[in-house]
Amino acid sequence: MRLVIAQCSVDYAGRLAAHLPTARRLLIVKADGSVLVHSDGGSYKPLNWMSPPCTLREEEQGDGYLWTVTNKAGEQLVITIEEVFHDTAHDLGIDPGLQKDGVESHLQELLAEQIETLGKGWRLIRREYPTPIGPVDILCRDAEGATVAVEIKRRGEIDGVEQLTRYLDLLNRDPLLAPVRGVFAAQEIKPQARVLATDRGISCAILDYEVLRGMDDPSTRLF
Amino acid sequence: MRLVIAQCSVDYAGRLAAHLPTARRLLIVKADGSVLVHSDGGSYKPLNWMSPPCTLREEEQGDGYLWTVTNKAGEQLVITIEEVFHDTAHDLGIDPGLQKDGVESHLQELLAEQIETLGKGWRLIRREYPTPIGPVDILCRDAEGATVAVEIKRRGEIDGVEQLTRYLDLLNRDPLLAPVRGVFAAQEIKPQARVLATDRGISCAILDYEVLRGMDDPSTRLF
DNA sequence: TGATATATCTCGAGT
DNA sequence: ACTCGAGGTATATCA
Repeated sequence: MRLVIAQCSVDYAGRLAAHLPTARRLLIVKADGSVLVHSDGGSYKPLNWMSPPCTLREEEQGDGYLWTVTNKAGEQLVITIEEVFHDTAHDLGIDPGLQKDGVESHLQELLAEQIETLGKGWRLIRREYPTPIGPVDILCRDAEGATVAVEIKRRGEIDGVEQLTRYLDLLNRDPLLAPVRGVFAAQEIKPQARVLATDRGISCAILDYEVLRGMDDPSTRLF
Repeated sequence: MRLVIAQCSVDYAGRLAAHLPTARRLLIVKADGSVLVHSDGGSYKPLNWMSPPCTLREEEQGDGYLWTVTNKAGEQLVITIEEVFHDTAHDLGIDPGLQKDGVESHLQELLAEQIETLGKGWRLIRREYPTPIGPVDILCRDAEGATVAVEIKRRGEIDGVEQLTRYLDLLNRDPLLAPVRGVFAAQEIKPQARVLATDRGISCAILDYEVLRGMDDPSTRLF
């Protein structure tokens, strides 16, 4: 990894065109040839960048340098460097990578394993039940044998209710499944989403991730 | 901006939990206190980070250091540093910011100017036709004089079909306009969106930005 | 490889 | 402050 602090201007031409007027910035060149241009603020997103795979061509231009980064699609990032204040290279090796815990897929796995969280005597039909407009998170049967479609979100907003409504419309056309009712399950459900769900006869369930995980086998936990 | 190359492990606890085993990495501390953890590969997204506003507390721990970055919501990024290989600070000043060109609103302007792209004899009523639930991108009449509502997206996904459906429901209550049919126009339409649109009697149109722009470019006109 | 859903999405505009 | 929509979205998963 190479770190350069330089006075530079940047132009990107690819899926769109973008220009950065001259200023002092951090340029990162990673081992795979990718380049990031960072300012001293904003968030984690660089001002401009080129994703790998790509190649960096470096040439002198006047008192400074011209960097041209090109990828396979022909997109170009052109960095005009007027002055270099810092330039170091470091060998980092390969990163072991990130372990995450608490995302939506975990909620879905845990709830599928413990479907009776939603009601006593409920049984799982399957996770990711396929339909032409996308998979239903969980399809199951309640104690009376009626079909239930469950939509799971980390944060329950209005989009999720719309999504579940579409699935219900579709599933209810299948005589083998109909009538199908819906459950909207999330760690947190926004008031607007709850109102819309209730209005459409969809019930809401709040999921407690800690409780679901606590009931799960500790040996399968990430940490 | 401070650049540190260090052997470190990282833990994030906030909206989710994440852990990075020990490895040699780049740590960036920006002027606003935000911290980025980058490896020597991947893409522009850091392995882990804390967005501003946040505060960094630095303390010695054994032979190394313990960094604790905390934001207002109580989320924490904890970096355990075993060994520091590089540590420099640089004054960058304020960045003038990015200028973008060639984005999506052009698509609407171009299609409105060339509404016959959708069908011979079609005439524009107006762009951004106002309704109580937001403006319809384009309202026009086909060769037979029937009203058509057009929703334009760069990437046609299911949300866009939902949006157009809401407009159609509303517009069809207006006796001066009804019956109104819908056209879903995008540079690219996802299969699921196409299925839903077709199911609702909405037709789909693929827009070619280059062709639309080419037709509009005075230099390429015949007269 | 292509399609799809998620994201600690980020970022900006408008209300 | 909040919502809504777009993004050079990126990223992972699954067919």
